[in-house]
Amino acid sequence: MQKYNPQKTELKWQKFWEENKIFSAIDNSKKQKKYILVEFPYPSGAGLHMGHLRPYVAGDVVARFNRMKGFETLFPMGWDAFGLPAENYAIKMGVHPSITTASNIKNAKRQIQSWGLSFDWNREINTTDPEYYKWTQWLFLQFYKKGLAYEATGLINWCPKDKTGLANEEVIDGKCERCGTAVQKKELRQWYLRITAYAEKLLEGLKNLPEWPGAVKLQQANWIGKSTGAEIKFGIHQPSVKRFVLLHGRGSSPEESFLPWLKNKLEKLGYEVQVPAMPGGDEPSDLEQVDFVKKNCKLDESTVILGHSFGGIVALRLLEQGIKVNKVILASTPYLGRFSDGKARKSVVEAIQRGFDFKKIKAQAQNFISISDETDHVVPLADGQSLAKELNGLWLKQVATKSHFDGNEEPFLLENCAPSIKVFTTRPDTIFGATYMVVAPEHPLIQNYESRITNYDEVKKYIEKAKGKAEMERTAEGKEKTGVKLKGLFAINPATKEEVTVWVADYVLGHYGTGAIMAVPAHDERDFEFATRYNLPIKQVVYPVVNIDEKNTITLKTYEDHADKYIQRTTRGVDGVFKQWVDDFLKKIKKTDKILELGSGRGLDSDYIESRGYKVERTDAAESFISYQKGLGKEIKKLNAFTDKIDLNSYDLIFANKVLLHFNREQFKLVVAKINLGLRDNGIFALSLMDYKKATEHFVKDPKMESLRYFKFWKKNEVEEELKSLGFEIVDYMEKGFNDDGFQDILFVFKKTKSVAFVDYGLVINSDKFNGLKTVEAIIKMGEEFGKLTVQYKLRDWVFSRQRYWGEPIPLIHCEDCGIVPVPEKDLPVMLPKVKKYEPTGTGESPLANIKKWLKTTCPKCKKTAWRETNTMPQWAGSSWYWLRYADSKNKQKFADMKKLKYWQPVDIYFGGMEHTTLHLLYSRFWNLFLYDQGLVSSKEPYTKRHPHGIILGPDGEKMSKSRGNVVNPDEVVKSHGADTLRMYELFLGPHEATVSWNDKGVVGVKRFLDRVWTWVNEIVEAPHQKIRKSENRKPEIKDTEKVQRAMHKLIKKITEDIENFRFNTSISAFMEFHNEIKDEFITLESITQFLILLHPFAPHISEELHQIVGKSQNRKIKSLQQTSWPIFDPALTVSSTVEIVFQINGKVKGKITVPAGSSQEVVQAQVVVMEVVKQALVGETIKRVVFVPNRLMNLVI
RNA sequence: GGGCGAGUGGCGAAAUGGCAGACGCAAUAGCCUUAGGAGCUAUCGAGAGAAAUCUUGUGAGGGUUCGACUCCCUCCUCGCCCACCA
Repeated sequence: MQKYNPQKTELKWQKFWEENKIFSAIDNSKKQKKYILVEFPYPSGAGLHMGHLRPYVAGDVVARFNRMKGFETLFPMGWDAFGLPAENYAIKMGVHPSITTASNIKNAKRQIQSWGLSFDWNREINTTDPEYYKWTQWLFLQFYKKGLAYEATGLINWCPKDKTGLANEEVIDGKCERCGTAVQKKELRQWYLRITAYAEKLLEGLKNLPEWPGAVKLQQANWIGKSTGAEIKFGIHQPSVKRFVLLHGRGSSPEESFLPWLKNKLEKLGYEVQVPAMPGGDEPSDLEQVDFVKKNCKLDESTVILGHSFGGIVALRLLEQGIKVNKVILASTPYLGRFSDGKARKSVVEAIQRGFDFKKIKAQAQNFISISDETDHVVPLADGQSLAKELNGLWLKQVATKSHFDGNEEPFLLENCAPSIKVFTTRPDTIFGATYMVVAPEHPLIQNYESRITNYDEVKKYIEKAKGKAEMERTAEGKEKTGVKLKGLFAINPATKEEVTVWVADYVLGHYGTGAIMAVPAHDERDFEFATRYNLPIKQVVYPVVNIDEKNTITLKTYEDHADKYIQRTTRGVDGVFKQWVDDFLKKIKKTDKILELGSGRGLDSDYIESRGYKVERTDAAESFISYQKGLGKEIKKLNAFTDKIDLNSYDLIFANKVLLHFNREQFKLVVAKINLGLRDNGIFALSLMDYKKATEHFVKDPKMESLRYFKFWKKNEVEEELKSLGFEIVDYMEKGFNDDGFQDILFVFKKTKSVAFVDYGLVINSDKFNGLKTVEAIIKMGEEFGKLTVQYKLRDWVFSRQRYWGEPIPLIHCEDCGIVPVPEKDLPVMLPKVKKYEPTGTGESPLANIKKWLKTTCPKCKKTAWRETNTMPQWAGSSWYWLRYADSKNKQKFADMKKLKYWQPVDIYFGGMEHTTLHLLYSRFWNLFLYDQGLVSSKEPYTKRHPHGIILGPDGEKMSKSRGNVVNPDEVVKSHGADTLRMYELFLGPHEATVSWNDKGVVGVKRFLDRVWTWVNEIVEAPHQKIRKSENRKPEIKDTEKVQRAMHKLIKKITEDIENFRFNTSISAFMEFHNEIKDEFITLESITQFLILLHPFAPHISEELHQIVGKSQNRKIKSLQQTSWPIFDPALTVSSTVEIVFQINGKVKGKITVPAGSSQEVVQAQVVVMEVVKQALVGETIKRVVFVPNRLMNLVI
């Protein structure tokens, strides 16, 4: 027998597989396909590590298994080779990244091959290969052409060390994901991919991925962060404007186009609105109309005139005649006398030809706005522009709802009459409580209203400071909210019509929602904190009611279901224990104090307190709160009704009686919150509670008390914590012994330390006609009334440019005349130029900007000199479509052929790390969905099944890192024990998805197992020529023993099912168990072969070698085990012929008997009852019940 | 603060309603050996006992069940992800 030499055999078989092309997948094969994918690595200088090994080995087991199951199996590999390390190395050493990349790839490939992974290297790809990135660029252009790639200047995450912009997803805890440097905000011109356009599709698509782990789907859903609510506009208060005069156009009337709508809107905002029905019909005279308006309308310096079309001419005439107004808005007003549709309009031309005294007109109003419709079929844009110029006013272009601003609703005109701040809220039901507004520092409003904001310098300073803060600082936990009031600026709450102040504060984020909020301090924790700090008004508009939750269901359901079972509490007198602690407690309060008892109508406690000379008021003396008969929701309602009528602030002490502790957590919170909302700041109240621990025992004996199970039994620390969260602090605490009933009474004295916002659902109050609505209903009703219901996503657009060298150049050209022009397909790829210096400029420009020769090009459209885009793509670009390329990696005409895509797509199983959930996995779904919409790929979702893996920690249980010195190098394990041992031990460590730590000592266990298998097989094969063997039984046999047969089928079943369920760790155990069990049995060489087939996916080399040894002994021609087929098990043989049956008495194990498998209950019972232990136990008892589980157990209940 | 997941020997872990600790590591004893970082045999949760055996035991408490590591409720601890998202 030769010694097992893994290093030698492994090299031999790796060579064999390669030479015989064992792993090549055939496109469009007749066989059914399986596409097994593992995330391709970044080939770093350090080589591949354990983190790579884990998914790769798992993928390899599954791939080899599927090949043997007869599937055409695609298991490809490639290199995600763009990225910073190669570039940083280039900066340091001056070596071109492509050189380092190539040598790193060579090394990584050597490693992978040494692990015996069955990748199809014919399909190898490399993202930095121009043949590959040509298509990355081409795909980018598809996004660009559909308007999903756009350029914008914005505040982006900037890593000062890597000197590049980062995507939102690349910022972890305010630090650069790659280098850990604190991320800054920087204003830069960037390319974005409009992933937000796919937010809903990406979210919806998750529903069609039943084979994805719930955690992954949930994380993506949370990242997309859909929330429903309403967009509501808060008008900006215009102190100098009181009324509007709306002048209709030629041939129109106050009842036409947008006028009725606008009138209504403005009146709702509290303005006076006049819409004169001017005479003249289709051929009006401007002068006649001016006279009419003068006579019928009030015009003064607090009036704004909006003139639509011809009405604009009338407006100007009014001013010309000396009428002073606040502001004039002209919408689609003709001026030049020629019309877009070429039609003649006599009266209009006549009026214009009279000319205007613009000098005089300008003096009559402070502001002029001229608004043009970009789609106007009557008045050309030039008219509006010229008017604005003559009037020295503002010219605004907009697409009207209907051409010539003739729509029934023209929001843009409204916005100019009454400018507003748009907010997004999930709680429109609390709008009556919106007592101020906050805009983010980035909000454009601030700049737009520079002239109105009287403390602009202060505001500006605050904004600068906020910008300078790293994201980390700005969002740091426990950080106090700061802000500055925008003095001189007020907004109008559309519900209350009240003026509210407007603030700028960095607790409002510029990039979420509309960048502005309505602040409802009474019902939002953040607003509450801010309002408290700056002394802003707090108005309660939600009433805490017990039985309404988010889903509008009644919390007390279970409770009420069992209400009829509730027992009446027995009357009992004031016991000694109670007396004692009340006496103790009363020493602390004065006889003159006002005391209120909430809760018990029976008044046990208050009776006693009164008897000691105190005056106690009761909630309701006539009716008992502790009547459990009718359900408990009632009591809370009663309690709330009572506390509504009285001023809780006027009491010095409030007892909230025992009844409170019967409620579950939510109800308890609400009751206390209710008290809290009314309590004065330094009030005290006492809460007497019972600990039911002992009481339960008492009740257990009495079946009538069963319903107590539904009570919440409070513990002291629970109450303490609960009250703390509601803003109370324990002042005193008294606990007494158990009373006769087994109850323990506890007295708590709390002091209110702070008020808190009530953020839960309830009933609407203080909100006019909405009062009494459930908040869930009010959200819809009030959202529709004051704004419109909308959806918001947390997901932000993907910053898709990097200011670095080593990435795919963005294939666009900037031309002075033609703007941005895509590089024509025939000119792709845009190759990365050779440079001398890779150093990023640090100014936000890519190093490519310094290469003048490359930069300068000609415009593909007009052939004039133009400049290339200098930004490169992020590392995620290449991996966003790579699995598609594997299907057709050598295609020169297309990124992939549709027929091949149809055959291979989608990926059946995708192995990878959890850390890519919101990065690569989301990005690539986005690309795939987009390409699907373009008809470029065949499958809507790219991956049918995703299987994430846990990380491998070092032997010390810490994350492997060079600095900790706990890195286990897989190559060294290969060197010392061989790849098969490495693979099997890695799988053996624990469940694939669990975090495990590598134990250096444990490896030998697997090595020993493989050694034993080696010896076992060799001894049997060589037995006829060998004298000394481990066991006399070790020789080739004609027939397996029954034990072997059954063990073999059990093993086939176990291994097959384990691979299908990714439970590799228990597979390894099963092999060991099998070997331990049958190593000294008679076994045939056929069975040994079968064992080797099963072992093959896990330990491919040793299994091939032993298979060859067995084959040679039989003079069989050997082939690779990959070409054999996976065995099928006989279910009948997977169980042993005899089984041990455990017998129990009342669930306690008394012993076991051995019976033939499948024995009936009668047979087993007959044997069990005669057992000595059973006989003894049965003396004087009868068997009440027999539980029999075939082949397993018998339980006698006596 | 929110979400998700996990707690089982000295260690990695198995068992997902039916004998808790399979399998492996470490440890202990013995055999073999010039030797052992090789191999083989046996023991190996804790407590009691010479032993058979008994008791107890899966983070804590409670519940459901003939029977609970497993299901339900409450809590504690740890890990991961997100985090001023209106």
